[in-house]
Amino acid sequence: MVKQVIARENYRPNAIARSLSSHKSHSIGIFFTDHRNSGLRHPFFRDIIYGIEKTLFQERYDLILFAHHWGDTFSYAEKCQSRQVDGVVLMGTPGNDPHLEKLINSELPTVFIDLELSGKNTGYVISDNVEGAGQAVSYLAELGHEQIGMIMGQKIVKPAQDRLSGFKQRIKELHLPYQNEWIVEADFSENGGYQAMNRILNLSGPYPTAIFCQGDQIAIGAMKAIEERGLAIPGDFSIIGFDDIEISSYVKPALTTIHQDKILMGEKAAQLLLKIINTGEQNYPPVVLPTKLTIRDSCRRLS
Amino acid sequence: MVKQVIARENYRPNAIARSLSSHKSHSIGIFFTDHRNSGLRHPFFRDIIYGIEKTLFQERYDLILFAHHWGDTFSYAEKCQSRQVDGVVLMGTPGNDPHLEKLINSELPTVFIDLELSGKNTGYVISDNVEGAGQAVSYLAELGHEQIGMIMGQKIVKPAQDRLSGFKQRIKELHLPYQNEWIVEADFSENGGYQAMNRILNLSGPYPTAIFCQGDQIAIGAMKAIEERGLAIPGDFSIIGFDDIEISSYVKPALTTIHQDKILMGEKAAQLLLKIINTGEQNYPPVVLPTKLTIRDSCRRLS
DNA sequence: AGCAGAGCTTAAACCGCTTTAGAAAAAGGG
DNA sequence: CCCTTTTTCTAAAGCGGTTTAAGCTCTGCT
Repeated sequence: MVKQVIARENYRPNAIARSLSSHKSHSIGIFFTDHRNSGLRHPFFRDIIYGIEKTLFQERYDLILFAHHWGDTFSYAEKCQSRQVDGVVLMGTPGNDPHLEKLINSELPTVFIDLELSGKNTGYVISDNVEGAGQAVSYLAELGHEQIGMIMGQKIVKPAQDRLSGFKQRIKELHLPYQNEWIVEADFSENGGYQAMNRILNLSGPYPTAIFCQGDQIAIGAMKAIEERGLAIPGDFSIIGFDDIEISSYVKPALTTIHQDKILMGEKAAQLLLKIINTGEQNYPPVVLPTKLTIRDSCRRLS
Repeated sequence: MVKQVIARENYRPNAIARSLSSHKSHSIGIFFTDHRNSGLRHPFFRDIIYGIEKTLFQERYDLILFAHHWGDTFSYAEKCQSRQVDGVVLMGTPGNDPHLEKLINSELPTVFIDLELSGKNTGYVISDNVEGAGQAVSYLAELGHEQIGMIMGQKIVKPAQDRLSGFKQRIKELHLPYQNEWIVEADFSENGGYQAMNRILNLSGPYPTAIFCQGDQIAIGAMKAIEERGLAIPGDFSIIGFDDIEISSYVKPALTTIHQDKILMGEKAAQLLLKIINTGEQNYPPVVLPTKLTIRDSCRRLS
């Protein structure tokens, strides 16, 4: 009877008050530590967040983007507790972040992306970067390339490590020559790729005929460096990237790359988080997603 | 004395409890009604949101992305009241959205983007679309073009209307011929531009030599249609876009376009919102940002 | 008919902080 | 030195819900 009156008066419960007493907010937090540079514009993270957004919005969860700064004394966990989010997904954070420990030790449902961390109520999703790098090498080998170079991302992050080991491994399996100076490190950006490629171009010895770039942004920067020298792609260099970000298909020549299903990663992350929230289990197997070779125009067959 | 103990124990106030009693949350809400399609990936909105993010994070505000669905009975205002956000910015919403009224009638500090709405504690930021369209026409005219066509976005949205009137106005000022069938409507997407351009190409009469596209996505779609017919840009058609989204500079030929400073729009929106929140004034003049002609390779001089 | 147990309402306690009120202490004035 | 005014500190009263506890009515059973 009381309830009926309430229903008529089209009453809207106050989410804040509800959170305070129930300790649930029906909202989930997102940390991604790239605000300073590109924030939501980051070509990789923005797709992932879209996947998260899509999935979580279907379940009527609101998303909280936390204003996280580097020097902050508040840890991730504290921020989350403060706003009482039901769960959190974290990406773009280096594994050595000191704040991470509190998070994995807390009960708070947490999903990491591209970060192999485990703890209570914690899971992670990542692409099969080892196999992905292998696909790149194999494809290049099929095209007849034997001298394959690589521009890495920062070695600190897990995907860069995995792509490196996948690369080495496949090179060995195929009995291709492995040349140390053909492997250079950069950061995951156009400028990083540009500079790294120039370092390769300044090498005295023979050039590799193909270059595997650990990220599409790197690849695009590298292409720019190559073109600036008056060299052609794929005429003089075959370039293969990783990620398959939006611009890769617009660039000329269109970039051949190892596709990561970023939106799916976001969806999987959200689903995993929901599962952690709803079931009280302890162990959540990592979800690792397959990559897919996407052939466009930046690699050529050696005759 | 009590305070000192509190400080030592590194105590973290609970934001939820604080919000409940103080009616402030130090968070601001964002609505943008494009989830179904591209969400955070939208090439225009993502830059705006980045600007908002950057500015608001500096002030330690957290951002809440609201899970808004079309059929929702909850209005924007109700969602905001429920989470007790201190303010809200809204974009990508058609002006005829019935939920809008409650928002502008509420006391809630609100900033609209690309939407000329006014009410209590309300402001908006928009680019000077009229002048922007004029810049496009003038540039084309300088290059010797007299037959200028236009692919519009949806007429419902304010920017499309403004760009249309700016276009017409400048055409008239320059005494250029105005041909009705050279103006076609599309939606603001690549596919929209592709289809619209095909409609133009199917015209029997003489073609325009240049086409002003009301959005870069439209322009890119149009370019695709043109190339599919075996025609060249800018050889057969000069194309000029609007927005200057990320891919426009990667596409070949690189797209000449009217640049909108999207990040600045976000920053201005955030600043305006902060101002509304902090000062209790009533009237906030709209902030309208200048556009800038950005010349790249998709327009040629007629000889 | 008497009473234990199940089912429903209704009332009170609580979540953790802000804010208001009220009491106590300090200060000022006659 | 006592009384009033100002300042300071402490205690209580919300904020708007959820949850626990208590109070009642209604069967069912001996």
